[in-house]
Amino acid sequence: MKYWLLKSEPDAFSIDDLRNMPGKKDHWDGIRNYQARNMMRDDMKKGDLAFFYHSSCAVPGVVGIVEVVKEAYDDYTALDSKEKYFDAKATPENPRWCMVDVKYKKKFKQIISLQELKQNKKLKDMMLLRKGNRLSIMPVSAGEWKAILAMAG
DNA sequence: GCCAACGTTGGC
DNA sequence: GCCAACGTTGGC
Repeated sequence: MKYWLLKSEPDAFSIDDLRNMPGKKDHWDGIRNYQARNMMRDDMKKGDLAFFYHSSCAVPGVVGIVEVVKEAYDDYTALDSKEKYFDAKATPENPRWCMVDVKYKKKFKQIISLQELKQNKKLKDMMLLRKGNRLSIMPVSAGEWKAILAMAG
């Protein structure tokens, strides 16, 4: 079993939005980066857990936990010109992009802010904290997972 | 809104 | 295959 971190802009889709979905689950669509796609397609398995991270907002940080409940399948939003993440180069034969389904597990009482994450020495090698990192899906080591959970109290 | 750091595109 | 130009992400 692996651990992950999934970024989302809360204005577009927050952890509360996920919790309010039927069955508290939804597809994680809109990944349009090959590195992120490959990790999702090749390494993300049913039962894996992921931190839900709020990005591009007043207080960015980890807000809770979700579980992968369906492994990668075609991201049909790439084929729909009305969709925000429409990709003109995607075809039904080669949709290019994929998505997984995730289910809400828990929301932390308080956000673990990026600022706090940066101050934790155990997380100094974390991919999220590396300069210039923009991946919206990234692996989290077991040690990092544990350290962040400990911060959640 | 600014800007650094990437990723992608396309001409050559 | 190089690389300049452009687009995007995301913290601040």
